[in-house]
Amino acid sequence: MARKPLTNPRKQASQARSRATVDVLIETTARILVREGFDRASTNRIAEQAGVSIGSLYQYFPGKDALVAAVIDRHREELGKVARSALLKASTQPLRQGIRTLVTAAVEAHRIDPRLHRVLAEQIPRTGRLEKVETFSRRNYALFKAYLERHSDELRTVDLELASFVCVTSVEALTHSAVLHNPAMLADDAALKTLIDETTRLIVGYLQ
Amino acid sequence: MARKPLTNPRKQASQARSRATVDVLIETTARILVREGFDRASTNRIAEQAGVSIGSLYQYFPGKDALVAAVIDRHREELGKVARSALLKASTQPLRQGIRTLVTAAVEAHRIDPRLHRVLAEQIPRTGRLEKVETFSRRNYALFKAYLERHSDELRTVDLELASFVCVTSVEALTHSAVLHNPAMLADDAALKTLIDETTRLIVGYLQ
DNA sequence: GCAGAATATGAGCGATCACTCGTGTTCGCT
DNA sequence: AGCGAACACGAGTGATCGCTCATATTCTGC
Repeated sequence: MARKPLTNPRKQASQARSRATVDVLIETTARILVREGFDRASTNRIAEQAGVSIGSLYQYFPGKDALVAAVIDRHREELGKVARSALLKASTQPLRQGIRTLVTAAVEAHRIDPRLHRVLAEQIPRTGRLEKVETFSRRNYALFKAYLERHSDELRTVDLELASFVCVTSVEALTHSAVLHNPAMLADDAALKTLIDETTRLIVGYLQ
Repeated sequence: MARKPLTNPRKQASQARSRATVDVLIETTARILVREGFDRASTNRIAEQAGVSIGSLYQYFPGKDALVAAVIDRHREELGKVARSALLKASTQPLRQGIRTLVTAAVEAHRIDPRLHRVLAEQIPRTGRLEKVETFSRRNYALFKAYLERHSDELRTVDLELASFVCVTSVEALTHSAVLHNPAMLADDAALKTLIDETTRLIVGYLQ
């Protein structure tokens, strides 16, 4: 009847009531991802556990992928805050100390919601509309490269583009792996300090 | 009727005919994973494309996971060969040269079947019986640690366990990311050499 | 208080999934 | 040649999936 898309591109929430519906759907999706895994996170189950009808779910999200993407975006927003504040702090510090600040922030960021982070990293198929995970890393390269440019007088002569790739990839892998697969490395403050010390040494040694 | 498990734990292939069936199933699974992705790799589709009945598939594999696990194992076997031969070569070389050998091998290993490697890394949910992916990395830590022990006179005083974690995780992440997300880094011999140079510098600088 | 827009509902459809089992075919062995 | 074991077959079952749409309820502006 109406020529407006009946169910397809989905409408945007405008009233307070519908915004609450959207929120509870995203939150429930995150909870199910953590508690039951990606496979069991069907739209029917999400709607049921959210206390929202399946019809309402499809009023705001075109499908499961969109729900998961919303969860990812929300999680990234958190990580982004930590990253931005660390970069701000590091920019006024000498290189060695700045790198340590950034490494510490990387560990912190991975500890925000480790169980969700793990699911996003290990169970979400990076395919279709979910493959933009990579663009997030690109932005990190760019931000770190800008940091290096501002401290280029403290570095050996390097290709900053390449150096950013090496540093960001290594730190991300080390913190990610430590948090998710080697919990012993964060068991106490001493272990945590050792991890940060070693990672900082790796990066500073490479850059200078 | 028979008290032997009728269809459950599945039998092992003994005749040449059935071994061929198993082989074509694994091969087809790998092909579908690469060409259509993990989601579309259903047991029905695998059997159909392999030219094997769905019943035969279930005679040898308890389910989709087992098929995928077999593909992973086969791929790992290939990687393992490269790793072993590189470690053998490196063990008789001085540290800087040995590390370079190992880094080169890491890049080589990632280039064996990059499309399959990508699918295994990005689309396979590491859950259930598929989570043993990590034990593979553990073995790499151990092998590299043994290498470091044999060259400990060339190193600064370090915790070899921790150093192995740092080195293996970094090199793996750098080569993985370069091969899968930054193809420009392997476009020509010069770029490839640069990547290997930088990675080697990172590791050697850290160890000495 | 009322009209129309926004929001919410859920039974149910068609597709696909993993997997079974009764039956037919081929093999190894004597 | 003949027998039992190994192997292969595929229609069919029940569960679950993503998703639709006709209908009901609630909100907003006047």
